[in-house]
Amino acid sequence: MLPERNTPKAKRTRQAVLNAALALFQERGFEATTMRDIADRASLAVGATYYHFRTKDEIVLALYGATLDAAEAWVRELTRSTPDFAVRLRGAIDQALAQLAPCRPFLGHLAGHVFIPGSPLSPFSSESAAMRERAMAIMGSVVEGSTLKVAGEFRPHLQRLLWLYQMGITSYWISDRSPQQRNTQRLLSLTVALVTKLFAVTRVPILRQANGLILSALELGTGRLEQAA
Amino acid sequence: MLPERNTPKAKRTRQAVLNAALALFQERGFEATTMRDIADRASLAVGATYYHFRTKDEIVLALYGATLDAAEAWVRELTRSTPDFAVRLRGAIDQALAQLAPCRPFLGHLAGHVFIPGSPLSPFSSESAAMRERAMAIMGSVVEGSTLKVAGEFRPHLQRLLWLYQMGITSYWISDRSPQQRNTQRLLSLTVALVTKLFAVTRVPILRQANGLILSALELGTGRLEQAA
DNA sequence: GTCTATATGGAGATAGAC
DNA sequence: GTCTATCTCCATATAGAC
Repeated sequence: MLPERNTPKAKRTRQAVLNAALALFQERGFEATTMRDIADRASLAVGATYYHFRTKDEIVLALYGATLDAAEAWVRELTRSTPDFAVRLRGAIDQALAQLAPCRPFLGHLAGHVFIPGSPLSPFSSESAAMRERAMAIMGSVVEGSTLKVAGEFRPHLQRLLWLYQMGITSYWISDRSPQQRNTQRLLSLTVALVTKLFAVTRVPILRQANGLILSALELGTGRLEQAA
Repeated sequence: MLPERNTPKAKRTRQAVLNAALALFQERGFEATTMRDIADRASLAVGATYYHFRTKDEIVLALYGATLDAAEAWVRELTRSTPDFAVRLRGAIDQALAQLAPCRPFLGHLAGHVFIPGSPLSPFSSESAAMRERAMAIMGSVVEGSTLKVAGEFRPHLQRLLWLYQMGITSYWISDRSPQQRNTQRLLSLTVALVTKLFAVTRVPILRQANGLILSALELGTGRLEQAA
């Protein structure tokens, strides 16, 4: 991120750029929108836009950051209203998708690494790392104080696992062409139940022997995704 | 893909472009290599390169296609030499990684959609669809006639599941900075065993009740990834 | 069918005005 | 600190030579 421009004027300009970009992305898609288009709509020169956002990708990242703000607020409400893990998980994902809905048509045309912050393939590590941390923290809130049943050894990995699950659902949703994305809704119903049961099953004594194997694999994975660009 | 240029001259030129591109990608990375660089090294004008490959991405795809040729041949050998599922699976993935090894340094800098052919986020559907089909077919050969134990209902989904597994391992490998990518080797050892056990467990009577749920989810997923760009 | 020369339009960089 | 004008370099397109 750029060295935070926090003067009132800079804030206004940043916001103008973000508004212009969002409107244009929705009207004509990401690729079809040029930096000149964005600058024009925001009544700026191209250079001014680059003064506030180093790249076009960084504009997308900033827009994504705004949806995280909303998601964090929503999840605070949600966790207050119910301790039921399945309800919380479903609610958090539903809200995230609703939030992204206006962007769905052009999200598919973004390069994968832009959409999946923290993907190991992502070229801009530091910016997206912050986004990923925030997204994973949201999943932490979903778990914390919930009714979730799971073998204790798995607790440290839940955030990451649920975040990965959310990524998977979201990329399914992006290319879901069923009316109202009903297939995604059905997939959510099925898999939220499945995930909940799967976690519960880690406590069954006979199956517990496999936990060690799973944990080793998870631990190998930990840090990797963190450190990786 | 372009309407197959199959004259001897075209074949020679295509190959020259591919050789030049591969060498340059390895020397200085994907982004740092310009189409002019590639054309120069192949002693061609830029336009000639575009005559044979519509885009820079298509060159990468063609290079990837060549590794699939090798993988197909290798797996034919492998399946002849052993029916053991775990050995076959491990062998197929090891070979694929060995094949890709010279490209590892720059693969991380490719946009995600270039690397993962058939990713739902991929913008060029038809070309990558063919690659994905081939990659999945290889996993089909691994399963066919092997010692794998799994509930019959899952058979139609094995190709896709194993392909996804391979994609996951590969993206881990791309950003694995441990010496000789030993972490990937350890992850493979753990997860190949895990996957094999997981499949076997689908036949345990008490757990079989969950299979319906899992299958419904898998079936929802089927077709989606296919159809999706 | 194969290829060269040249053109176009966009992302991002920069010099300096205010 | 904020922004304008202008520049460079690249992917990709195209007209037409051979």
